[in-house]
Amino acid sequence: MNSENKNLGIKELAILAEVSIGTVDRVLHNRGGVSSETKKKVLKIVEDSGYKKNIIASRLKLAATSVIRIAILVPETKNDSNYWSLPLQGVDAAVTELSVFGISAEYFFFDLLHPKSFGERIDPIIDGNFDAIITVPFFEAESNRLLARARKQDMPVVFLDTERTLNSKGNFIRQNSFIAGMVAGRLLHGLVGSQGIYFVVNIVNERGKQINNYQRENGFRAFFSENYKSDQIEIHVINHPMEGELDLTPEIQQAFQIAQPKGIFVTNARSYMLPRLLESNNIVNTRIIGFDLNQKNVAYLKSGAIDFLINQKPQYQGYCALKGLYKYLTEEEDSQLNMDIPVEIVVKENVSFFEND
Amino acid sequence: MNSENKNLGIKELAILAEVSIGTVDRVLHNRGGVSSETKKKVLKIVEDSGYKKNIIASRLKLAATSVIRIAILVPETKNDSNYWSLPLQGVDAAVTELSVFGISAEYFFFDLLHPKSFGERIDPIIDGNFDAIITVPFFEAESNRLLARARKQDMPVVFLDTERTLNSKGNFIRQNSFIAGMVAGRLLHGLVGSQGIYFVVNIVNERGKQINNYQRENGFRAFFSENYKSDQIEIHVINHPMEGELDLTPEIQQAFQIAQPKGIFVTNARSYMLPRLLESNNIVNTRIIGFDLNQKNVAYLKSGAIDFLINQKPQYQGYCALKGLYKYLTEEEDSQLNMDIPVEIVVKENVSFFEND
DNA sequence: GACAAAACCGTGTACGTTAACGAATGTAGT
DNA sequence: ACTACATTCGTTAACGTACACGGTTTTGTC
Repeated sequence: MNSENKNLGIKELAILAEVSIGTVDRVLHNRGGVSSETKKKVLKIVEDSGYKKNIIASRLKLAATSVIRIAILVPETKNDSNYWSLPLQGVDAAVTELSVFGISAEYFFFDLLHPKSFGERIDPIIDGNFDAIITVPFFEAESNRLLARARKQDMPVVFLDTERTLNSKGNFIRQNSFIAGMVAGRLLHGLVGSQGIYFVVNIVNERGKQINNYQRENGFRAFFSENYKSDQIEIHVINHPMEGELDLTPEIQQAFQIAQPKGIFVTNARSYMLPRLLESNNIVNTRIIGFDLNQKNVAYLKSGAIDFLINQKPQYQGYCALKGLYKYLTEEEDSQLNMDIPVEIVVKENVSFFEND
Repeated sequence: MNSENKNLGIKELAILAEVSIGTVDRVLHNRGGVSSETKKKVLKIVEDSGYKKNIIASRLKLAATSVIRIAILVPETKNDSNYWSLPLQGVDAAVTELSVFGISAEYFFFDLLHPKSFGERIDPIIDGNFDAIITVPFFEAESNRLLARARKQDMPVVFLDTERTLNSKGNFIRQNSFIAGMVAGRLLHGLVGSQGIYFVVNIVNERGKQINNYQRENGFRAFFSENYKSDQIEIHVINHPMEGELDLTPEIQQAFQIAQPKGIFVTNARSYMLPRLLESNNIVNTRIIGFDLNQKNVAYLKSGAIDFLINQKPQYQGYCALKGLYKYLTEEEDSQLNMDIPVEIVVKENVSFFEND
């Protein structure tokens, strides 16, 4: 509590400790070459004075010689409207913002359908001597391998989009899918009521359901069992392949044909497939909630065919990951390496605010 | 398009233009003392090279000698849970984040009920030679006076919370209240339906309705006339004093007593007054939507007595205002002095994400 | 054409941090 | 006592920008 208000620098510290600037610097950076006696003396002054390094000056000096390099490993995208181009946009925005501070990103891609393609990127990244890695934990074994290798080199890893328990602690910046499911439950129940029938629709590729699909469904069910258990709400699950025809069981066919209001929860970004599908099967009186603000979803939201969308803010995830890593690497501050992205509720009237973030 | 990728500095510019660093600097800052010929030559190099000043180095140099000072003029708050302490929290956060860049804030307060108290702060602020002002445009005449005085001194002014047409152009960081009203309309109609009856409740102080109350009500009505005009939806307006008893006209009494679902839209932060009021009048089957995440509102949201809250993100407004001003004052970049704060929809399940922003 | 004043422009220093370099002292081995 | 080497620490030069200072050239005046 001596003089914490005045922002003093290394020079002042040096004077107080009666040593040179170089010695203070060696202590602050643990560069060695300082007797334990002087080290202790300097550390005491550092503590007492509440010294905080001036990152401006620090980055000015460092950016010139050593740029922070971050490896980004994400699913490859065929076109720019693909979901996976969005976190990249956020990363790019952060890189632009911070480039003067000396930071850069390099991109690596893998194939969502082939874990091996992810595994093959691990070596180049680790050998590339990057300062940190941003990726996505889709494949358990491969994610564990990446994490283990990165730990050995002291490279922090930030995982986006999905949380997954791994062998050692990773950092996650993603939306809580269970809560997102609960929110979907509340919104849909508000529209459909306890008399309605509910459908959870998983539109998945050949690798089947992902963690997010499961957790969103669990959250959705949890909402009903916590709030409307006694109402005996009927919930059907439909697993629909991404390509090809919908194979409706007779039971589900029947459920769809009743007159009561029907609530449909699509557990990923493909809710835009529903309106046409419902129409061609003459299914009416339906409400739909889905994820993500892709063009088709937004178009249906605006036309009224989709009622709610939940935004995962993929750009923001990429942006936060890069900024968080920067903060960690320059200030040892890890509080921004783990984030719960808000479950953002989007309707026709407020969609314009979110379309570009 | 020559070499826009390489971030080159004044020294390189000087070499290219075959002048000294000092001359380039004089050109860049319009400090005079340069012949129009060399000025032109330097400017050409500056343009071609896509030079961008290194703010890091710039602020390092400047922060030592001249700190940017910003005046904040907001309603006085009796306690910390008051709404008006929230933008201040955001300003504080931004000041902490940027203090190393050389920025500081000084606070001035006025009384929400007395325009004169606002007017009396104008002189001290203008005479204080601040670099910019952040305030709130509650009083038209006084806001115009402040803006006119500030313009003369080239002080930018950012207004928070409310948009208002003034004699000259000001900067606004606030939520679009009309759209917020439309969103409220959609959410409430989803719960209540076209068979229901709607109430717009303005809980106001002795100065009566504010701009935001009007615009939210207009937006609410617009939602229904755009989407459900033919349904002939019934909308009652209740103007309730902040203190004292609710004076329900017989007509409204009657509307409240019918069995149909009733939707209540509270146009400001005091929706927490409704649940008790409804209960003591034996009014049932109601849905409520209001604004702001104050403690009481959040408690009712969690208990289920309030269905939706709309977040204006007051902290974020303050944060953005300060950061936007910083960017403007250091980089002449005014794109962040005007912002449409997203209309954020909050329910019980996702309220935890927003409670502290 | 001499001289002062004005116009123009290069040099140098500082901001706080970083790290290379080398000076000074100590220790060990012959 | 000499060299060889390790330990500890001070000095100094950057990073890119900002600006004061003072030096050089041009212009104006009689």
